[in-house]
Amino acid sequence: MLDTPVLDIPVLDTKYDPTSVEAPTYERWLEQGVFRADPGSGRPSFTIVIPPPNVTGSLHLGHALGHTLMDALSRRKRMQGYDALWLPGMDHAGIATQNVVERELAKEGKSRHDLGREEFVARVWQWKEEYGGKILGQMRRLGDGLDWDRERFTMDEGLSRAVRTIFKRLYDDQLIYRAERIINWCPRCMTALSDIEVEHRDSDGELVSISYGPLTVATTRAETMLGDTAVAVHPDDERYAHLVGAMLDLPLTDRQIPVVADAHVDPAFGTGAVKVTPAHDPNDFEIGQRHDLPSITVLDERGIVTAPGPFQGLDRFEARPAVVDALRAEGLIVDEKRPYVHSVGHCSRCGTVVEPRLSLQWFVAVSSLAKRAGDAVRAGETEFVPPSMADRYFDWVDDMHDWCISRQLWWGHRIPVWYGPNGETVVPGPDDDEPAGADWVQDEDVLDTWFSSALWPASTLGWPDETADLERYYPTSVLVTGYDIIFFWVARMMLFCTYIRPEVPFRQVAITGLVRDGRGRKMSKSAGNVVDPLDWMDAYGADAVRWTLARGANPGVDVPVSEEWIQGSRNFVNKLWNATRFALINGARVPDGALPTELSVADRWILSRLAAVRSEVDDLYENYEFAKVCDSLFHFAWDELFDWYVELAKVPMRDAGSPAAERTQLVLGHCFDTLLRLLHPLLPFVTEALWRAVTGGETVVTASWPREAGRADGAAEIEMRRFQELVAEVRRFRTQQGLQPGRKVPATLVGDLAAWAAHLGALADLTVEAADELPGNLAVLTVSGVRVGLDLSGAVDREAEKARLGKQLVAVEKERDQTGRKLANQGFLAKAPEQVVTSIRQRAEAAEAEIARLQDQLRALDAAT
RNA sequence: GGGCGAUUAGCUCAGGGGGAGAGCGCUUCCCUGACACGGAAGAGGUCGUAGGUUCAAAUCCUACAUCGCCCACCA
Repeated sequence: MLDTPVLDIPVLDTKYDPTSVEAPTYERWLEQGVFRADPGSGRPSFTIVIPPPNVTGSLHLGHALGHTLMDALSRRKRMQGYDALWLPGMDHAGIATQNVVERELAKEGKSRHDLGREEFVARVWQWKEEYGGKILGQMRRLGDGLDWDRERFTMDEGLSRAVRTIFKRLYDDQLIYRAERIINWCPRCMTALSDIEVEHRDSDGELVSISYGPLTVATTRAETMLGDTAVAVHPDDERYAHLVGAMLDLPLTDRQIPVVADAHVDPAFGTGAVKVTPAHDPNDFEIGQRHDLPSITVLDERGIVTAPGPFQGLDRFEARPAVVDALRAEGLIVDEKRPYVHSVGHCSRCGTVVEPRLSLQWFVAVSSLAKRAGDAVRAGETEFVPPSMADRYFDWVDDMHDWCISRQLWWGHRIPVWYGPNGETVVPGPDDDEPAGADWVQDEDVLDTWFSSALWPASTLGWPDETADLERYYPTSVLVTGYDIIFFWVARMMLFCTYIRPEVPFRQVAITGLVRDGRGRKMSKSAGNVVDPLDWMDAYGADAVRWTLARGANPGVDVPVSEEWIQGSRNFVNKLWNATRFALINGARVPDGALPTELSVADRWILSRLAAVRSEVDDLYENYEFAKVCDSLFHFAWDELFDWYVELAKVPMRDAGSPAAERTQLVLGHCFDTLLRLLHPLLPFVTEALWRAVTGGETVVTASWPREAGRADGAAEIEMRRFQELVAEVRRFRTQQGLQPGRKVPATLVGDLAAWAAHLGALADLTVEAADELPGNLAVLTVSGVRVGLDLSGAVDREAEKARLGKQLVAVEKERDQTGRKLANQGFLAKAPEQVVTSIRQRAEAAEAEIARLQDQLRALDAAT
C-alpha cells in the first residue's frame, strides 16, 4: 500500500478541483511505475513512439491533441493486458535550436563565428540542459503515460550511432552522393534547405520583358540576367529556328550567349524564348546540363550581387529594379512591368525568400527507397487511417526528388565524411577509427534534422543493436501524427526504416487533423487566436483539455476548439464527479462476484445499455474514431446513467437496507466502476480519483478493461423506452398546462407499466396510484397502451394554455399534411415494399392521433372554463 | 497547372438511399437533499445550385458555384 491519502468521499466538494488532484496523481503513477514497459512480462506488446517535439518547443494544442490520442490508445491497451510502451523523446531540431541560441548570442553582441564551432556547440548543449525540454514537464501535466526510463534524444549517443550506421550503409550502397546542384538556399539562415522546408506562397511579382536583340525574354528576377549563359527556344518553334546556334549580345555585359533549342520551353508562353541562368534556377540548370552551358554565379550566399560591375554589392532586391532601370536606359525594356502573381519559395523557418543556388551538397538518392516505401503501403503492410491519407503519402513518395541532406549549420549530426590530402573521401563506419592526421578534414556540414528523425522508431529502441527492446517493441503498433508531417516525417521513416530492416516501422498510421479555433481558422500568432493549452489546463484541468480535443477528433479532420467547448468538457467532468459522489454517498459498491439475479427492469436496462456502449466503444477505438468514442460515452453517462438510472435508483434507495436498495447499490457500483474504466484513457485524472473511491482499488491505470460489462436485454430496453416516453409525456403535459414545477399532482396509472408508479411519481412530480380503472374528471394521457389520469384541480392559466396548444396543433397538422401528401404522391405504393407503406401509414396515423389528442385537450380546457 | 476535401440548425461538426442528429448558443420555467459547471420543457434546417439514376435522394451519378488544404522546375 502506498501512503498517498485515499480521497475521503463524504467530504468531497460539490465541485471537482483538478489542480488538487492532477499533480499528486501523476506523481503517484510515477512512484508506482505503471507506465514502465516490461519486455519480460510475457504479455503481447503494444508500442507507440512519440513524434519527438523540438527541444526548443513548448506544448501547443497540436501536441496536446496527438498526445491525448496516443495516451488514450496506450492506456486502453495497457488495461487490456498488453505490455504497453509509449516512448518519449525529443528532437534536436537543427535550424530551430541553432537560431534560438544564435539569438541569445546576438544579445551579447556575438555571432557563432566569434565563438567558433566547438564552443558554439557546447553552448547549445548547455542551453539544452538549462532551458530545453520544457515540454517534457508539460507532457506530464497533460497526463501522458510515457515510459520515462526510455526517454531518447536525437543527438544522444545511441541515436547518433544509428545515424552514422545508416549513413555508412547508404554511402556504400551508393545511395548517398555529393554533387553540385541547384538547391534551395536561405540567405538568412545561410544554409541549404530540402524541398519540403520551402513554403510556396503566391506573391505579387512583376514580369518585365527584355530585348536580347532578335529575341525577347521575360523574367520576374531581372537581376539574374547577369548570370545568363543562353537563351532557349523550343526545338519545333519555326519562328526562331533560324536563330538556334546564333550568338546574342547579353545586355549590360560584354558577354555573348548562344541560342539553344530545348524541349522544356513552352512556345505558347510569352514570347516563347527563355533566358537561361543555370546557376540560379533549377530548370535553367537542367537546360545548362543538356547543352553544356557554363554556370555563372552572380549572387553570394547572402543574396548579394557578386557579378562585377555597377550592381556588385547590391542586395538581390535592390539589384532587381536597378537592373531594370539600366536596361530601360538602353531602351531594352520591351514591355514595362506587368503585375504577375506567381509562387515564391520562402524559408519555412524564417520566412526569407529562398534563393535557388548552385552549390555542392550531399543527397540521398531516393528512388529505390521511395519505391519500397510506397510498395509497403500498397501491400497493406502499413495502413493509413483514414485510408484517403495514403493518397497524400503516395503523391509524394511516388514522385520524390533526391533529398538534400547537408545543412550549413553547426548544431546537428556532423556529416561523417573525411577528406584526405589527395582528394580521398572516406566514410568510416560507427565503429571504425576516424582518419587521423592533420591533412584530413571532416565535412563541415551537418545532416538535415529529419535525417535522424527518419530512424526514430528503430533507433529509440536500440537499432543498430539487436536489443531486447528492438526485438520486442519493433515494429511499433501505430504512429499517430498530423497530416501536415506526412511528407516531412512519416514518408521518410518509411524510407529509412524499410531500408535498414525488412519490416515496416509501424503497422498503422492514424492521421489527426490540425487544431483550429472555434471558427475553424488556423491558429496563428498574427491572427492572435493561439491558445496555450497550459492556460486551459490551469483554468479547467487537463482532463477537460483532453476531452475537448478527443471529442473533436474525427480521423484526419481538423479539430476546432474554443473556450466554450472546453467549458462544456469541464462541465462533463464535473457532472461525472457529482454523479459518482451521489453513488458513493448512497452506498454504491462493486459486487464481489456476479450481480444478483433478481433485477428490476431499470437494472436490466442500464446493464444492457452498458453492454452495448462498451462494445461500441471497443469498435470505435479500433478505428481511431475518438470523437465517436467520446460521443458514445458522453451520452451513455449523462443521458442514460445519470439522468435516468440514477434518478430511478433514488426510489429503491429510499428504503435503506431493503433488498431493493442493496441490489441497486451493487448495480450502481458496477455501472460506475465500468464507466470509469471506459473513460479512464481519455480522462485519466478524474477517473483515477473516482475509481479508487468507488472500488477501493490501487489504481485504475492497471485495472482491466471491461470485456463483458452487463448483458444485452432487448425486453428491458423496450419497456424502459416506453416508460421514458410516458415520463416525457407527463412532463410535457405539465409544462403545457403551466403546472408549477415540483408541485405534486395526484395521478392514477392504468396499464401494464403499473409497476412503475413510484418511479413515474418521482420523475414527473406526481403522487401516483396504480389502478384497474381510471376515475372520472381527470386529464388523461395515453402513451403506448398506458393511461395516466391527472387530477388538475389546481390553477392553470387556461388562456395561455390554449394559445400554446393551438400553435402545436397547427404544427402537427402541417406535419400530417406533408405525410399525407407523401402518401398520395406515391403512385408506387402498389409495388413498394410492405414496411415502407406501413411506416408511412403509421406516421400519418400517429399524426392523426396527436391531433385528436390536442383537440381533446383544447376541448377539455374549454369545458373547464 | 494537378490533386484532395468540404458545402447539413445561429456557431462548430456527425450522419449517409426510405421518419433531419450532437455539442455549444437561444427561449420559458425551476437554486427539488449528487451536481445551477445543474434540472425540465421548447424554438430553430426545403441538408450549396442545376440536372440525372430510383417507386423513393440530404445520402448515389454528372456539371457548376463557393470555400479550404496539399503538390508543382507557371520563364
